[in-house]
Amino acid sequence: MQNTDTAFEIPASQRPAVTVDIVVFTLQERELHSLLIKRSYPPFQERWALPGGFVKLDEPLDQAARRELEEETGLHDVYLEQLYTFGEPSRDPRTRVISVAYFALVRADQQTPHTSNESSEVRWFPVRELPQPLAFDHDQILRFAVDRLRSKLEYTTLAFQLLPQVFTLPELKQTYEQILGEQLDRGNFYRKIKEAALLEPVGQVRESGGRPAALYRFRAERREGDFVFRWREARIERDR
Amino acid sequence: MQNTDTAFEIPASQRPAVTVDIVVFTLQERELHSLLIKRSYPPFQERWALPGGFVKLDEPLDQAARRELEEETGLHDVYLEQLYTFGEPSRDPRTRVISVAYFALVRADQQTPHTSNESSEVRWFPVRELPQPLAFDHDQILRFAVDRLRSKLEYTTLAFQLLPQVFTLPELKQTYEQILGEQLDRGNFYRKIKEAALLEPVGQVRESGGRPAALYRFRAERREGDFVFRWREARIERDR
DNA sequence: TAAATAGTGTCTCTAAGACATTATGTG
DNA sequence: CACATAATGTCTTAGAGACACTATTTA
Repeated sequence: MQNTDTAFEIPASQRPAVTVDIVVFTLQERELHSLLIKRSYPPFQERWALPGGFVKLDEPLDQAARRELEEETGLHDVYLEQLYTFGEPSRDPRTRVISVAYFALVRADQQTPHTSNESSEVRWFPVRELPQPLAFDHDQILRFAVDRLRSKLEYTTLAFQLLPQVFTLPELKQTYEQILGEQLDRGNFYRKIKEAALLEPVGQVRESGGRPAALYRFRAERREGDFVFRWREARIERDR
Repeated sequence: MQNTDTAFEIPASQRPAVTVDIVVFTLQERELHSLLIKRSYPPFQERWALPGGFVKLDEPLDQAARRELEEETGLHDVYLEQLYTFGEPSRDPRTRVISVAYFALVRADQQTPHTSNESSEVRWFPVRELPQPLAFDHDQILRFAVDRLRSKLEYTTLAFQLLPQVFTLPELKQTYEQILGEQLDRGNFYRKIKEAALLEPVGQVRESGGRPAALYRFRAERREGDFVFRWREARIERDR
């Protein structure tokens, strides 16, 4: 319940500010990368931070995330999902700021991010070698996002959002391995993928030094987020 | 990134309000119940709603949830977990309100909720027979919470939070069945529970019309949230 | 001893994991 | 042919599910 009208007499100056922050993932040179922005202004001037910004008064949260992402980096049409809301009173030294964090997935082959006037630099960083510390509590948010991505990879088709339209099975396997940070058995992986009947052969082949790999694309009707493909047993998510 | 200082020139009156809403679950007469409050004031006067209220300026979100829950219903020391943040601009007719939703679990044998001056009535409703529609978008939030509870039940020990300290295997099984809304096989369920070594016998027995059931308690060191007990295969969560 | 509920045992089948084998390209 | 990488096949084993059987109480 929210709330008696008396609660609305709280002066607006007493209201916390609300932002969205977006953790954007992509694959680059077969490694998981995340997009960061170098802050041009204090606080945390010259520190790397997640793209994000203030939610407008009559704007849905996910729309705010998309808008901020496009304004600050030029990226658009990404896969977007709400992650968690961070609200420690001290997370922003200026005033109380509550941040609704999102994570996004993009195919790196498709778009190149650009800088804006709020950021002197925009760059993809390998998740394994992030500049640290980031501004605000963005280290924590990023860790949270990586955990979530890893976890959802095991029972959804999220990985598809990181690959180009057409790809090979070895590439798919490598995507999983990169994100999970562990080696997978080729035979078992292929078997599982084929049993799920997610793929459609694209009658072509791409060379790679040895025997060429067959090309596939994901079946259109299965690209939606609600289809669940459980690719293996283990499933442990650490919340918080 | 949040943000250039210019963003802080946004007048405070342009800031959305931030609330927390809490979906509280309990078991009563072996059925899953949720706690609702009858609103005393407009909007949605006389409608049932989730407990909740405004976040104070220097108060962590989960603390706000605990405070509001105690103020409005008297419940305290509950298991609490953040659920999702709802921010559709139209969800509150008065002004923009962004609500961070939580779900809470309580043992019904322990505490009885009471009314406050903001609510004319506080009541447990069986989740299967909720009064509808609820105030605001609380129907949606509640459905979301039920889905999440169901989903997490299958790979965590959340069910423990709903049971008294000491309980029987049939009671535990019934808890799972109630929440999942499906019948489970006794033999397989017991086997799985025992293999997980979560339980400690309490050398006693409780009659129930037939053969008495043995009493157990959960092992102390495993009550923390981070221990994962995967009690069965299926694991499908619909996000959103 | 019948009814009711609690608790254990067993069989089958699926699927995950480990690993061997075959296939198809290049120099 | 040697080498590299792609793709398939096979064996074992753990565990989920179905279901039968045994145990212990009350009426």
